[in-house]
Amino acid sequence: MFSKACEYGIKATIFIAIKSHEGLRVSPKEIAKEIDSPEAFTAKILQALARNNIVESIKGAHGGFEIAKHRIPIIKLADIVNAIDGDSIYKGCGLGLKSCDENHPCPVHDKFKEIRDNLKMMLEETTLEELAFNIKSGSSFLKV
Amino acid sequence: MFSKACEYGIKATIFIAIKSHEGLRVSPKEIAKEIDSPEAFTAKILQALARNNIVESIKGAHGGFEIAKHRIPIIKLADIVNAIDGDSIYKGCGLGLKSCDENHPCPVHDKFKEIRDNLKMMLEETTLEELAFNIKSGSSFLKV
DNA sequence: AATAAAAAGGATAAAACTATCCGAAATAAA
DNA sequence: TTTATTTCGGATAGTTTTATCCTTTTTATT
Repeated sequence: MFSKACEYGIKATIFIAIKSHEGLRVSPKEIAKEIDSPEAFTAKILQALARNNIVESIKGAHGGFEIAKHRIPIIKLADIVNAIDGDSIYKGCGLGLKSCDENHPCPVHDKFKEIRDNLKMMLEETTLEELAFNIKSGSSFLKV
Repeated sequence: MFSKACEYGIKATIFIAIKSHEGLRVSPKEIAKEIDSPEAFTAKILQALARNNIVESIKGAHGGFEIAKHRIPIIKLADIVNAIDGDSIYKGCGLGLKSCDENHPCPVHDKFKEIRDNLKMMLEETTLEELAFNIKSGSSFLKV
């Protein structure tokens, strides 16, 4: 459903949110260890997240990644997915047709429309806060 | 959402169904032209569809691909997707965790469950006949 | 039996995605 | 100002997906 990069990106962002909530910055190394991902690749993804203003990167000694507390409830799952995989997952035709729409639908257009719309809604409604809170409360997990 | 191979596979199967309904066999060349896909790659996908008993391949002169008429209403979109992409699209964790389930959910598990279940239902309920009929009736399209 | 048509399948190439490495730039602290 | 730390960004590999080419096998027709 999502690219590997996007999966890592989501997990990384959740972890950064949890740590930021505790007032801590984290390094790519810590993140990769926590979410069980390749470190250098994760660092690249963090760059993309920073460029897209999902996370903040602080260079130099005592630097790292963080998310301003007040932004945690504002950031949506859709923002993360969009930053890494773009919007093709809930735009774009199920059969890859360039010009598929209501007026010129592909054979699966109507069938997919509902699913895509639901997916879009879910991604746009789910906040980073929810995701991070479920981890903190122990009702969900980032690893294994 | 689906791989390119799977998109081609769905389109190809629909086209073969339409032609088979008219009592005609089609070649990879015709199929690729109709669905606007690379010919040789499409031929590989047709092999996979044939191995999975989605379509029938007839070798030799006057050979080609066809689907027995009585099977057109029986074949489900899920069968085609499964033959090419497997079932990872509606199994497997949204974040790629090996051991994600009800008892050990990832942060997006519940959010994704509904979407995946809907997708699964849709794929399992949609028949090849429906898809092909919408094309024939001019209410949907395979190209552009 | 010979020929031609057509799919099968192996080998290979191109592109995209995933992953790694290393020097450059930025920054805090000594 | 020097040093240590840490992200940034370019270069490069490895892997998977997408795509092409060519030979072999199968089968109908002559």
